[in-house]
Amino acid sequence: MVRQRGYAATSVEDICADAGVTKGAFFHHFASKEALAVAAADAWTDVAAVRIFTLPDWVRLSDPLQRLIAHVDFRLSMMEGAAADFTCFVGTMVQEAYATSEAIRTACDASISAYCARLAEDIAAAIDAHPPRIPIEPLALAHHIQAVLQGAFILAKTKGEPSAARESVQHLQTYIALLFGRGETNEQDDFRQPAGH
Amino acid sequence: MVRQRGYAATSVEDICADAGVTKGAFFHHFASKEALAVAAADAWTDVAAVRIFTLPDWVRLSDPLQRLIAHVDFRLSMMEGAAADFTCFVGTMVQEAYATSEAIRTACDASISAYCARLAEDIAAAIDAHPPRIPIEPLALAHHIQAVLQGAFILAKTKGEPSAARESVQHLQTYIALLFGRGETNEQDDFRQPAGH
DNA sequence: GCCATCATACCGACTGGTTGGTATGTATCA
DNA sequence: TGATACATACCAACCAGTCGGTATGATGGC
Repeated sequence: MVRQRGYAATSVEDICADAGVTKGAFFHHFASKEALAVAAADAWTDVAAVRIFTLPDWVRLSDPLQRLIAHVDFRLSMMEGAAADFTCFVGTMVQEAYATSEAIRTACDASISAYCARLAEDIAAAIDAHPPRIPIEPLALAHHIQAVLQGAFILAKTKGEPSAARESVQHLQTYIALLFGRGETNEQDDFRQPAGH
Repeated sequence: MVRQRGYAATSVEDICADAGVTKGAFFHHFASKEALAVAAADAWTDVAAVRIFTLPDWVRLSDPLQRLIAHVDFRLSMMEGAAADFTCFVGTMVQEAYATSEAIRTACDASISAYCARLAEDIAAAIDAHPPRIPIEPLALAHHIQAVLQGAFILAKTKGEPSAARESVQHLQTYIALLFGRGETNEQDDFRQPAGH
């Protein structure tokens, strides 16, 4: 429901009605709407970890670069149908709550940070196994992948349809291929380093 | 205010108080809160176009690839301080309203589409002037750039601080450099210029 | 086996406050 | 004189959260 209407627009009563639970029962188990949001973000972290890093077959590929590529392929393959069905609950919620609820922001940060940290492991291993043409910071690339996905979700919501979102992820695929020197055997490495002032 | 608290959490009365206007005056000029949202998205389109495509000095660079690179540098240079000050109003609002208000979704789509179309012009010219190592669809790359920016905004909100967002945009810079085969052609070695206003 | 005690789980009516929007009155100006 | 531009008071709906009360089940003394 949050992925469809947003956090503020989803009332506790809506949630209760959908869950087949009374408001009294709800407030018996959760101190506030905010507490549910935090619990839901935590639960999302666990569910997403299983769905993305445990269940798929490709997570058992031996080559970490193949796993990384399969990971992005997998995320792309999820982008079809209604946006509310494939977008990120945590990313949606944090946009509304980051400035008003530190508890929610922290829970969403934990969720995204856990995802990026896990992804950075494979990236680090991929760098070891297949030295890229330019130096890569694993966590920074994980952040970039996360950003492309979150941004693609916004595109899908905006367009009402996921083709632009998919185009964006396809460019991410191209980037990873270029980084790890697939397709072209180009020897010069005078690429400018990302400049961080 | 929407960039800070979100659309639903921003009341008409809040907006009126901030603008020094009474509620009566507001509803004299706008039929509804939704009508204001649409008008604000339209206004955002115009303001952003001027700020990004007219005012900066680098828009008058002759080489379209230099303009494209300066563009991304410029967007990166804006990512500092509080997230509410540099994030995208339209991208924030559409996430909450895309499923509940077709009028708002359409206005936000028009804003983002106008930005991408304009960016795609420079990309198309850059492709002509500096044939890339792999085929590029101008509008698709524009979508990708837009996605990275929107995703970076989410990262900044989540982390409470924009360094991860900047890392992501720096990867976008690297991608563009790789795409256009920097070093491969006989181009000048540094077409960056200090971004500012 | 039986009852008193108590904690947990839950219900649903209610409350104080907020919200988008309206109805009505008034000042200004062409 | 009439249209425009407001201001003020107000309303019905809604919302998060509370509160008094009930059902259930575990514990323990006798």
